[in-house]
Amino acid sequence: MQNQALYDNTDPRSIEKYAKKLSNKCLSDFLSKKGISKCRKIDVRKRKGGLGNLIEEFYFQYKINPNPEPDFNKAGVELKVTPLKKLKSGELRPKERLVMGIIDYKKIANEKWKSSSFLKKNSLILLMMYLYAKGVNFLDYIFLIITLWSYSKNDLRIMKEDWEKIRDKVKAGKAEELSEGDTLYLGACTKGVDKTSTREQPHSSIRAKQRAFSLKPTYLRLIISREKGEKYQELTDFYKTSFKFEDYIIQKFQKYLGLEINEINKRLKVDLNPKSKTYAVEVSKAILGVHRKKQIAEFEKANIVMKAIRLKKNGTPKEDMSFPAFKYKEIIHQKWEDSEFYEKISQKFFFVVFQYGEDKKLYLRNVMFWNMPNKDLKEAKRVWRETIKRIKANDYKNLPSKKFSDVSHVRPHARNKKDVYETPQGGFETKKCLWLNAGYIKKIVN
DNA sequence: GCATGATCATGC
DNA sequence: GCATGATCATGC
Repeated sequence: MQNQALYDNTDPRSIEKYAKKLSNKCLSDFLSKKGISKCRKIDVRKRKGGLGNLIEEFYFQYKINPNPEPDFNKAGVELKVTPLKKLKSGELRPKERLVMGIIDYKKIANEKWKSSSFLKKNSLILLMMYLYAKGVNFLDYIFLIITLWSYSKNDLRIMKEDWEKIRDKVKAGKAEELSEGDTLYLGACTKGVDKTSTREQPHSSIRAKQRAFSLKPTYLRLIISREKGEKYQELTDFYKTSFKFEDYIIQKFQKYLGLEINEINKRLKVDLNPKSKTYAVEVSKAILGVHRKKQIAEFEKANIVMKAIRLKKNGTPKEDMSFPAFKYKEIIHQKWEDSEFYEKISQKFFFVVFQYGEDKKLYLRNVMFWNMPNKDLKEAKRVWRETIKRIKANDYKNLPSKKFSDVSHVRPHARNKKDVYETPQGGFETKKCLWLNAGYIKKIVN
């Protein structure tokens, strides 16, 4: 079926070698004039995964099959064509999550991880990442990263946990409750022609949203920057235990609950500087055995953000929670789902909660993982919308305050008053951002 | 004690 | 030099 003259379809390395001939090139470099005009007529907007299909058909020259087997069956290699974007800094980032195939609810309910159809299809991936650019024809996208990818043993441990969590929900007849926030590396993202696509599930009469396995952009990001590994530190001790990931983390903090922060520092013998502005975060990392300057690899891949919260005696956080400043000229054109604020607040949080005691010293109170519930995301969206409305109305004195919402508000976030961004009206305003209200955080952590 | 305005510290 | 996370200051 596959073209033997081009590559050996039983050998992953041979397939990869042939694929790499597309490095820094685009598909139209390899097509005949006739082929190009044929492809140009295809409307990719109507054909999701269009470029991937064309790569299969015209570059690897085999017929597409939606089989449960990998694309290059004899070599066990699955082809994935996925976009990158370039940041203003020049850094490359995944543009979107990597979708790995529809979850068959009826099938997965009776599967085991080791023999799962997911593993069978996706153990070895030929990742072909191209640079997306607006207005560029998809035949002219340049491929920048082409690599064979298989998961590390440690990653598979966490993916197994994710996969089982998804399966168990389906088994319990609750496929309609699946959510991407449930899991760490392997997500169950909605998938279909529109958001209303549903399918049957085995142990319930309720039709559930159609979903597919996916890898988060943050996970893919680490594939891209493999060479920068020294920035990250894996929680190596976790893999020697049989804990679930979140349970392991929570359990690590257990024996320090109620202790004063300097006492924790002393017991850990890490000698952290109590005057540092990031002292609480550093101590929290030290509890997990992570160096203060390193990032927790698993948190990065799973897109979990650790926040150290200091509560006052009465249980209210000392501070509201800030997010990156928005640009007045950009926010007014953004969609909620693409906005930076949405991206940040829809992450999974790991709260390490400290509280001041009567003696004014700081004590470790509690830790918790948390995802913002949908109804609060909706409320945050309301604030975000109102912000845009008032920017458009040139009404910078009345951006949404705490009176407007219990969840979120707008406030300055700048180096000083002169630190400004241009407005759509051509003026300048002090940089501002959306904040989560301390009162809202209080409700969550208590 | 809170809301709002203003600014600091750190890392890249 | 700037973005980002974190914190301080003021007035009611």
